[in-house]
Amino acid sequence: MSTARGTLSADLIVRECLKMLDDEGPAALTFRRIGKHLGVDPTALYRHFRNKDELILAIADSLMEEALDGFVPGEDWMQTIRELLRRSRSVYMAHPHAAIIGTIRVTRREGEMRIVETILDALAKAGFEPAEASRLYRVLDDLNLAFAGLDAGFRVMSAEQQAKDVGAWSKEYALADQREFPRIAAAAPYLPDIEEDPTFELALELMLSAIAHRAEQLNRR
Amino acid sequence: MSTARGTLSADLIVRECLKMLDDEGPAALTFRRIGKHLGVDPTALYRHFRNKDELILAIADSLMEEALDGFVPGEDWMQTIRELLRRSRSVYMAHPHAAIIGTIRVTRREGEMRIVETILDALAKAGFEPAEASRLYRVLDDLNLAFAGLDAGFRVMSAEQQAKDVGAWSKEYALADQREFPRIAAAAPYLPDIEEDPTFELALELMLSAIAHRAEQLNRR
DNA sequence: ACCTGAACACCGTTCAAGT
DNA sequence: ACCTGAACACCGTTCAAGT
Repeated sequence: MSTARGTLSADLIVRECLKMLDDEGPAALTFRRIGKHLGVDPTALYRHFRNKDELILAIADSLMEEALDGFVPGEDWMQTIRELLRRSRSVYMAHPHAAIIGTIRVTRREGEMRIVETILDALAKAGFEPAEASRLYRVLDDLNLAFAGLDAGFRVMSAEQQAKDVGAWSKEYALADQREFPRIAAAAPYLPDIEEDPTFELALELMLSAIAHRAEQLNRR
Repeated sequence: MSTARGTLSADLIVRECLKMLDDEGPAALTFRRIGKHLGVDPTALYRHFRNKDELILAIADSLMEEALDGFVPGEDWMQTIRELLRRSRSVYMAHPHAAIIGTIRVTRREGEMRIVETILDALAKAGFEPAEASRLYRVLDDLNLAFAGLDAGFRVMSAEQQAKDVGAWSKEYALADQREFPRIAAAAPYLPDIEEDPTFELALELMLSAIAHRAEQLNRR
């Protein structure tokens, strides 16, 4: 990748950073390496981002934009929330290194704002007042970001772990002292390394059913 | 803090690192600064931790040990889970910088193992088989770590934000374009900066009620 | 207006040497 | 056995200078 004068832009930088993160992991994300990748002096990046944190926030928000791309909320509020969270999740899982870096951050940029708006709208349609909707939004958004961050971490770690020693992960649980950790020993076969998706789906459905239950009680009054 | 020959230990290092994180934030956690704080050459730390990652994992696990300290699970499985998650949460919130650094990590050390065991045991008492219990454990553990990481992030960020500009946070939501983000505008007064606790409690109760509902169905069969 | 290059004040980690 | 000190290969960021 080489860049002629005037071709550098915030969008281009973010896009290439995402590629670098995917290919080389978080260690690749230094101004010097990004500069080399773009065929540009490292300090040229400062024209587009005040500092590295700003760059990371921009990368994080670009993931949210990607999750929203082409999404049209439907009539069914549960389905809207479910699909939005699934979309976010799959973008994060596709860019686990970026997810780890950006997930915990509140970007307060366009992408995040649009997601907040969409969830709040779905909750309003479920019959919740703004105050209650705000609290439920926080629950859902935290659940979403949270699982993304954790599962991305598991994904990255298990990838590295697997490269070194296949199965080491579950082995460690299996080898847990039977007397000290009897429940872990019994559950060892079911505590697998990479089965994050069913856990997320279960958490999502549990949460949605609890919220739907609350909405019913509310609308009955 | 100065250290004579032979007084350095993994425990002591972890304890002092936690203090440094609390007082000075994550930027303080460099071998050079830790060494200075302990009155010891930075490279002396390598005798106790293979690298910085090992040190971070040890700090993360020490938080879990602290959360478990003195905890005795009772008969009521819901109450056991509730209290364990609240304990973890309050330790994380007391050390938000450490929580941010360590939360996403699976330490696979003593503290973590004991927490896994306790939750699995509570779920077994609720009547779940090991396979189902494992999945529910993952949901609960993720929920716990997840909220801790996020809320610690909010806490740290809002502290810094407040130092700069009190109220900037909620203002930004309030200033959101009414036409583009009508739901956010309506919810602005209810999207406050530091009210993480009610959100966590709500998430916890929603999840526990959904799990209890599942247990009832199961035990009825 | 946009990019460069040198410079500053840092990092983690290794390894031979000291006590 | 435990700690030190120099060295290596990096960092983010600033700022004056170039085109």
